[in-house]
Amino acid sequence: MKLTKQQQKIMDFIIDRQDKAGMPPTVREIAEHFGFKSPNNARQHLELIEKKGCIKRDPGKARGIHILCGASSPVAKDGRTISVPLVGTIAAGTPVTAVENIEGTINLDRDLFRSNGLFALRVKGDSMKDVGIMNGDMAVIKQQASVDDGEIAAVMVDEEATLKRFVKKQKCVILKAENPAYKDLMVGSERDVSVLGKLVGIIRRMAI
Amino acid sequence: MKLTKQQQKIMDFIIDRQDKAGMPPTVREIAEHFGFKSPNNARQHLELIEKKGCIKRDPGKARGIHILCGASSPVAKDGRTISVPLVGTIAAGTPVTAVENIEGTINLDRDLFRSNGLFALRVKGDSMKDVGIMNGDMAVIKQQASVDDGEIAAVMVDEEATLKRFVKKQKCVILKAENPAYKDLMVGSERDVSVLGKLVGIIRRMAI
DNA sequence: TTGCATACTGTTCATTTGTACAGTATATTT
DNA sequence: AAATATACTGTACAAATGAACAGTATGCAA
Repeated sequence: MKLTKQQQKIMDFIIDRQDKAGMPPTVREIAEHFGFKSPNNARQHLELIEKKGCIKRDPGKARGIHILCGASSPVAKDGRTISVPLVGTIAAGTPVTAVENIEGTINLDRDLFRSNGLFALRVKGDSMKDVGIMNGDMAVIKQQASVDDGEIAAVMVDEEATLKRFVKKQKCVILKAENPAYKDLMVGSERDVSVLGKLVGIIRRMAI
Repeated sequence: MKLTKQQQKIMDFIIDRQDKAGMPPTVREIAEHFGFKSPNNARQHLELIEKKGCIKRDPGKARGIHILCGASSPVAKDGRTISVPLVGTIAAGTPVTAVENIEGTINLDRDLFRSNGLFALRVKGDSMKDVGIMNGDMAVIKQQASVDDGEIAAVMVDEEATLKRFVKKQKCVILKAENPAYKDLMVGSERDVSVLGKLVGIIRRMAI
């Protein structure tokens, strides 16, 4: 059964406290947070939430709340992370996330990267150096067919996927590198560019 | 100061319970687990462990134990990720991962970041711009008291945690910024620098 | 020896905390 | 209108819990 609005608020609070403080709140801490005059109110809510299967209470124990599911809060039901494919090079004429293109899988924090249709692209070269994107980085990309003016996009250029800033001019599109050593690329029309998606994040692991 | 054998056993138990039950044990639960006849024994151990900076107690509160260090990075239940604390600013005189410093928790891919004793530090300013570290990035740091020559370290400067390249000279240490707009910082001796750890990765989420 | 830190036992107390009992109010459903 | 679920207040109690005070014992360093 679905939680009521109030129950959901309380559930969110419990999850938040579990995440940030490392332990669930007490009945009275819940009551205090929501301004309840009686701890009993919070307790009864917990009873109902437990009946609906979202928590398990440990009778008599302090902070005896175990979170069973995250319901519709920012934390997803099936865990705290999402898996996205890591794409190395993209073979011509294949979909981005085609099996032959996938180098591996990486797990991302669900609170950080909430979108659907994400994938990671291994960055080659330093053409975007000035915006802090380095060779070897993993760029997190949200799949979409077009991007807005000024956004950084993953695009197919010369049968290879690269990151470029997407600048829309009156009659053409400029694929701008963020590094003075690289020339901008002029493209006739927006339709002539194969946009893979929009840059939403960067993951980098240093060589150790 | 290092923990004694018994203190380490108790510390391990606390970490284990935090991992498995999602909450720290009570004083009496510790005493029971180790067969102590008096809860006071466990309590005194906690006092000593706190003095050594490995936990922070919340006076008077049930299960008021916060794990600060010595913790193996908790592996999430799904086994694919590890949770590390995200530190914003570091209050003077407090351990890095003290409760009051923690801004939240982020989950990292375990295959990418395998180390123990990791934490994430919110980057302020663009002093490391030239190596692709931008304002607002989350720097993944491995806790260690010293770093090798040329490595990028998180160090305490002016009561604030910052990233700098650690260059060892014959008679001094240079904290080098990777941005021509910033001056290098000369420090008398290696012992005069408070090193928090070594940079092992960068996580960035774009503003959407 | 004399301290000192560690590692315990035993008892007691005040606070924290979960829980129970007794109500009120407001919707929604039957 | 009656029944039901939700959302609260108010009081009270017993168990859980952290903390204090008073001890004992052991190993180790000054």
